Amino acid sequence: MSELPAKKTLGRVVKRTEMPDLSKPFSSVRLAKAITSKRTGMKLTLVDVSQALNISKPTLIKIEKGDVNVQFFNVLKVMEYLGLSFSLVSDDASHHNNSAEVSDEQWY
Amino acid sequence: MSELPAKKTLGRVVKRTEMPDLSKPFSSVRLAKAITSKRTGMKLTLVDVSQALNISKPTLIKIEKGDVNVQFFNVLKVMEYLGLSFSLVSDDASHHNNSAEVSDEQWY
DNA sequence: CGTATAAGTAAACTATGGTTGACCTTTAAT
DNA sequence: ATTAAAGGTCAACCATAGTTTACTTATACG
Repeated sequence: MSELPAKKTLGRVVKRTEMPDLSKPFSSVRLAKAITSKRTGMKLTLVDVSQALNISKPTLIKIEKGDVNVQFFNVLKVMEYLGLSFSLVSDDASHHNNSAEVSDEQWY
Repeated sequence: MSELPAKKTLGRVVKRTEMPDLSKPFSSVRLAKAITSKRTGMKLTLVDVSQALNISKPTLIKIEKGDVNVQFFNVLKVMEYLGLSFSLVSDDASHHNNSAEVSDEQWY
């Protein structure tokens, strides 16, 4: 047999990124970092994931940047695909005031 | 002190709904139920919340029905206002296959 | 019952998120 | 230094989520 022109042979080069501390309070940026970490850990490129889920690369990038102006549906699709999920937490001290919340980190 | 003419007097009539089991796996419907439960528990109407957050009533209703075709931003705004939040969970057994997941419940 | 308020739905319009395709930058391997 | 593939951005267009307004349906309570 002739030498396969090497389908592209070389293992992909997907730079691993570190998983954020999932025990810290939720923020869209932390979610974004977790998504990127999972994706790169699985050696998948942005195009791999966007094609698998039928979403565009720009949209995936928005999600991985923590942009919250995206469809909830798309966030959930990506999370499920990469093996990430939510758990619901209820702050039983319902203080819906205007002051700073318990954690003053930004989620938006 | 005189009796307050009762600004509209009657306590509002907001039917309480039950809080779902937050320990069960995430699904948009479970989130929706948690949101409705928190809102009614705080005796807030759909209009109260939609006005406070500058989102329309139809959109809030979509969220409280578990419709995932809404902006992630709007979901987060509602959750924060009502004292609900996410925590991130990573299924460390990254099996992104096509078969049924660990839980075959629908999140969409 | 009749009334008042909350919940939910529908239609037309507007705003904006998503897509496509091109393009540029960055990274890593040879 | 080249090259190849990944990451990232941009603009124009398209699809659809969101809004507004109005109407209908439910649920309390006098």
